[in-house]
Amino acid sequence: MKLSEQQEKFVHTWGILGTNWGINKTMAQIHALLLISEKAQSTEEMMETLQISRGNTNMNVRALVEWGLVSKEMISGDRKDFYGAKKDIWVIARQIAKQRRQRELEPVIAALSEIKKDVKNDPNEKELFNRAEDIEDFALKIDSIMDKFERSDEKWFYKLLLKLA
Amino acid sequence: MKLSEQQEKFVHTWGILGTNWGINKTMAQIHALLLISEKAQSTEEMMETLQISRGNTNMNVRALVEWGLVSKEMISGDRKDFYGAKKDIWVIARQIAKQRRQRELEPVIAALSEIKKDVKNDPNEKELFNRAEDIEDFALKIDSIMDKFERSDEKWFYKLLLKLA
DNA sequence: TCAAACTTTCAGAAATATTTGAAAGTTTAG
DNA sequence: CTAAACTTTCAAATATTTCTGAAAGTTTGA
Repeated sequence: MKLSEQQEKFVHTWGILGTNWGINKTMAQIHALLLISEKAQSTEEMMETLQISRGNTNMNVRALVEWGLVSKEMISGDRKDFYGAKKDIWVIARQIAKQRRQRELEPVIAALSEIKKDVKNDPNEKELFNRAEDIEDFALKIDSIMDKFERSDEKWFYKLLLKLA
Repeated sequence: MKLSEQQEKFVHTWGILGTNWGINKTMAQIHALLLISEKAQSTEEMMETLQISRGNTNMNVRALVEWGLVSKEMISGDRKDFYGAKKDIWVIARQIAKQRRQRELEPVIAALSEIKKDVKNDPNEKELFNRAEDIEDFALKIDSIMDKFERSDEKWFYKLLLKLA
């Protein structure tokens, strides 16, 4: 797929922003490409469009599938695998929230809980205990909010916005 | 400052978690160290405790100060600069939210707004326009929530949690 | 069963990000 | 003013992450 100037810009911008977010550039760009493609794309097409290697394409498409942001689609009469992005922003946001909660938040909670247990009764570790407890409490609250968000729908979110107003 | 085994673990864990979050290891470790230190620390002390170079220490302390997570403190009778972390988790969370909004969310909104403008009337760019619009709308909602959070206090957050329940 | 079509893997190469440490810059006490 | 004490800078070194591409693996249709 030959990209128009604006499409190129979208894909390129997404790559840079992804980098700021700690997501690798290729993964972000493939996602961007699939988001603005009407049809599912084959590895071959993505390699061509983004000028990246087969291995890189494969790895990052797989990561996107693991994150639940992209699905493999079968096109009858073709042996290739095609990939399409989920386009509903609420679905995308919930998937990302779910993955980040699992990968970034829950390990924090687990680590803090263990540290707290170890220093609970040590009077020399008061500061450590307090800090661990504060952060754990906060992390648990965020965890619970994300849990709600993951199970929610768009309406829930709108209601929330109104309540906040 | 010689760290106890548990303190070491906290600092080390924070470094790893920071890395997952796209924050550099040293910055996360210095922050962790200051969080569990009763007293403000000098560059010298931090270098010694964390076994890192002077330049690295200076750069990352400066970054933490920029993020509003650490403050320079003067200790009378000493010419050195001392640094202490803000310890209130709500203050920390609000600072981080503020910085991330500014650095990660607002550039997204700006980029999408510009792309939308460029393709508004181009019938070949329907998919791009729709995607940009959806993402921008969502990003603006998150932006507004973060704005509220930044201005809020702990009670506001508790009320929010209750409303969500 | 076979071979063409396609996907996956992974060691090494390339690109990025982080760290060091010495030199330059700044501040302060005397 | 000057020199010691301290901080900052930044080019080069190191470490980490990402990417390539060829080889190995898998699937499918005839």
